[in-house]
Amino acid sequence: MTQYWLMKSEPHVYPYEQLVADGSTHWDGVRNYQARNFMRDKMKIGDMVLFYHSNTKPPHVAGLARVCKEGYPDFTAFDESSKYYDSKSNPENPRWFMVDLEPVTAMNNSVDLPDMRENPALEGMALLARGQRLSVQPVDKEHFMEVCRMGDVEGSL
DNA sequence: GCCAACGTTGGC
DNA sequence: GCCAACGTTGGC
Repeated sequence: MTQYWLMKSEPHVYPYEQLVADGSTHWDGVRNYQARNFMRDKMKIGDMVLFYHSNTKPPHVAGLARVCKEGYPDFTAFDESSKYYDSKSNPENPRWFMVDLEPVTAMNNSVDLPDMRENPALEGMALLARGQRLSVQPVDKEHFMEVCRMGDVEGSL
Protein backbone atom coordinates (compact mmCIF):
# COMPACT_ATOMS: atom_id res chain seq x y z
CA MET A 1 0.00 0.00 0.00
CA THR A 2 1.55 3.22 -1.13
CA GLN A 3 1.97 5.90 1.51
CA TYR A 4 2.11 9.62 0.83
CA TRP A 5 4.43 12.26 2.27
CA LEU A 6 5.53 15.85 1.97
CA MET A 7 9.16 16.87 2.37
CA LYS A 8 10.44 20.43 2.56
CA SER A 9 13.58 21.80 1.05
CA GLU A 10 14.72 25.36 0.63
CA PRO A 11 15.32 25.82 -3.08
CA HIS A 12 18.56 27.70 -2.54
CA VAL A 13 19.84 24.67 -0.62
CA TYR A 14 18.48 21.81 -2.71
CA PRO A 15 15.84 22.52 -5.37
CA TYR A 16 13.74 19.93 -7.14
CA GLU A 17 15.69 20.61 -10.33
CA GLN A 18 18.78 19.34 -8.53
CA LEU A 19 17.04 16.08 -7.73
CA VAL A 20 16.23 15.71 -11.42
CA ALA A 21 19.84 16.47 -12.31
CA ASP A 22 21.20 14.06 -9.71
CA GLY A 23 18.82 11.21 -10.52
CA SER A 24 18.45 10.50 -6.80
CA THR A 25 19.60 11.95 -3.51
CA HIS A 26 19.96 11.09 0.16
CA TRP A 27 17.79 13.31 2.31
CA ASP A 28 20.46 14.36 4.78
CA GLY A 29 20.43 16.98 7.50
CA VAL A 30 17.10 16.31 9.17
CA ARG A 31 17.67 16.95 12.88
CA ASN A 32 14.17 16.62 14.23
CA TYR A 33 13.03 13.48 16.02
CA GLN A 34 9.53 13.32 14.61
CA ALA A 35 10.80 13.70 11.05
CA ARG A 36 13.55 11.18 11.76
CA ASN A 37 11.04 8.64 13.01
CA PHE A 38 9.03 8.89 9.82
CA MET A 39 12.14 8.28 7.72
CA ARG A 40 13.57 5.56 9.93
CA ASP A 41 10.37 3.64 10.67
CA LYS A 42 7.60 4.46 8.24
CA MET A 43 8.76 5.41 4.77
CA LYS A 44 8.92 2.53 2.32
CA ILE A 45 10.26 2.07 -1.18
CA GLY A 46 7.67 3.26 -3.67
CA ASP A 47 6.07 5.78 -1.30
CA MET A 48 5.19 9.02 -3.06
CA VAL A 49 6.47 12.41 -1.93
CA LEU A 50 5.40 15.99 -2.56
CA PHE A 51 8.66 17.91 -2.92
CA TYR A 52 7.97 21.29 -1.31
CA HIS A 53 10.02 24.44 -1.67
CA SER A 54 9.95 26.47 1.55
CA ASN A 55 11.36 29.91 2.33
CA THR A 56 10.73 31.18 -1.17
CA LYS A 57 8.15 33.42 -2.82
CA PRO A 58 5.71 31.94 -3.00
CA PRO A 59 6.28 28.66 -1.19
CA HIS A 60 5.14 25.87 -3.50
CA VAL A 61 5.10 22.18 -4.33
CA ALA A 62 7.75 21.78 -7.01
CA GLY A 63 7.27 18.19 -8.04
CA LEU A 64 6.72 14.56 -7.20
CA ALA A 65 9.36 12.20 -5.90
CA ARG A 66 9.47 8.59 -4.86
CA VAL A 67 11.26 6.81 -2.02
CA CYS A 68 13.97 4.61 -3.57
CA LYS A 69 15.89 3.62 -0.43
CA GLU A 70 14.50 3.09 3.05
CA GLY A 71 15.79 4.54 6.30
CA TYR A 72 19.50 4.28 7.05
CA PRO A 73 21.92 6.31 9.19
CA ASP A 74 22.56 9.91 8.12
CA PHE A 75 26.33 9.73 7.75
CA THR A 76 26.69 13.51 7.60
CA ALA A 77 26.17 13.44 11.37
CA PHE A 78 29.50 11.56 11.69
CA ASP A 79 31.45 14.03 9.58
CA GLU A 80 33.08 16.76 11.65
CA SER A 81 33.48 18.92 8.57
CA SER A 82 29.75 18.77 7.75
CA LYS A 83 27.40 21.47 8.87
CA TYR A 84 25.11 18.64 9.94
CA TYR A 85 27.73 17.12 12.25
CA ASP A 86 26.37 15.89 15.59
CA SER A 87 28.88 14.65 18.15
CA LYS A 88 26.14 12.63 19.85
CA SER A 89 25.61 10.46 16.80
CA ASN A 90 28.09 7.75 15.82
CA PRO A 91 28.07 4.72 13.50
CA GLU A 92 27.60 2.29 16.39
CA ASN A 93 24.59 4.17 17.68
CA PRO A 94 23.28 6.51 14.98
CA ARG A 95 20.90 9.20 16.10
CA TRP A 96 19.79 10.50 12.68
CA PHE A 97 18.39 8.70 9.67
CA MET A 98 17.58 9.50 6.09
CA VAL A 99 15.96 7.99 3.02
CA ASP A 100 16.81 8.30 -0.66
CA LEU A 101 14.48 9.94 -3.16
CA GLU A 102 14.25 9.85 -6.92
CA PRO A 103 12.33 12.34 -9.09
CA VAL A 104 9.02 11.42 -10.71
CA THR A 105 7.89 14.62 -12.38
CA ALA A 106 7.99 18.35 -11.92
CA MET A 107 4.62 20.04 -11.60
CA ASN A 108 3.07 21.12 -14.90
CA ASN A 109 1.15 23.85 -13.11
CA SER A 110 2.67 25.72 -10.22
CA VAL A 111 1.04 24.68 -6.94
CA ASP A 112 1.60 27.64 -4.64
CA LEU A 113 0.88 27.74 -0.94
CA PRO A 114 -1.76 30.52 -1.24
CA ASP A 115 -3.65 28.43 -3.80
CA MET A 116 -3.50 25.43 -1.51
CA ARG A 117 -4.88 27.49 1.35
CA GLU A 118 -7.82 28.53 -0.78
CA ASN A 119 -8.66 25.00 -1.87
CA PRO A 120 -11.40 23.51 0.35
CA ALA A 121 -10.40 20.02 -0.77
CA LEU A 122 -7.14 20.44 1.14
CA GLU A 123 -8.75 21.38 4.42
CA GLY A 124 -7.00 19.61 7.29
CA MET A 125 -3.73 19.12 5.49
CA ALA A 126 -0.84 19.28 7.96
CA LEU A 127 1.15 21.69 5.79
CA LEU A 128 -1.61 24.27 6.13
CA ALA A 129 -1.94 23.99 9.90
CA ARG A 130 -0.96 27.08 11.81
CA GLY A 131 2.55 27.04 13.16
CA GLN A 132 3.48 23.64 11.85
CA ARG A 133 7.04 23.33 10.63
CA LEU A 134 7.74 19.64 10.39
CA SER A 135 10.00 19.05 7.41
CA VAL A 136 8.83 15.47 6.81
CA GLN A 137 5.12 14.86 7.21
CA PRO A 138 2.50 12.33 6.13
CA VAL A 139 -0.14 13.41 3.62
CA ASP A 140 -3.62 11.91 3.20
CA LYS A 141 -4.06 10.15 -0.11
CA GLU A 142 -7.00 12.43 -0.96
CA HIS A 143 -4.91 15.53 -0.31
CA PHE A 144 -2.01 14.12 -2.29
CA MET A 145 -4.28 13.43 -5.25
CA GLU A 146 -5.76 16.90 -5.07
CA VAL A 147 -2.29 18.49 -5.15
CA CYS A 148 -1.48 16.33 -8.17
CA ARG A 149 -4.68 17.54 -9.83
CA MET A 150 -3.74 21.17 -9.09
CA GLY A 151 -0.31 20.54 -10.57
CA ASP A 152 -1.69 18.68 -13.59
CA VAL A 153 0.54 15.67 -12.99
CA GLU A 154 -2.08 12.98 -12.39
CA GLY A 155 -0.86 11.29 -15.56
CA SER A 156 2.47 10.57 -13.87
CA LEU A 157 1.04 8.50 -11.04
C1' DG B 1 13.33 41.89 8.75
C1' DC B 2 9.70 40.52 11.92
C1' DC B 3 7.86 37.42 14.82
C1' DA B 4 4.72 33.41 16.14
C1' DA B 5 5.16 28.79 17.00
C1' DC B 6 7.46 25.29 18.78
C1' DG B 7 11.54 22.19 19.72
C1' DT B 8 15.73 21.73 22.58
C1' DT B 9 18.77 22.60 26.35
C1' DG B 10 20.18 22.79 30.87
C1' DG B 11 19.83 24.51 35.69
C1' DC B 12 17.54 23.34 39.63
C1' DG C 1 10.58 16.38 35.90
C1' DC C 2 9.72 21.34 35.50
C1' DC C 3 10.26 25.29 32.97
C1' DA C 4 12.79 29.51 31.46
C1' DA C 5 15.92 30.70 28.07
C1' DC C 6 17.32 30.13 23.75
C1' DG C 7 17.46 28.64 18.84
C1' DT C 8 15.15 27.49 14.56
C1' DT C 9 11.56 27.37 11.13
C1' DG C 10 9.25 29.55 7.76
C1' DG C 11 5.25 32.46 6.37
C1' DC C 12 4.38 37.09 5.77
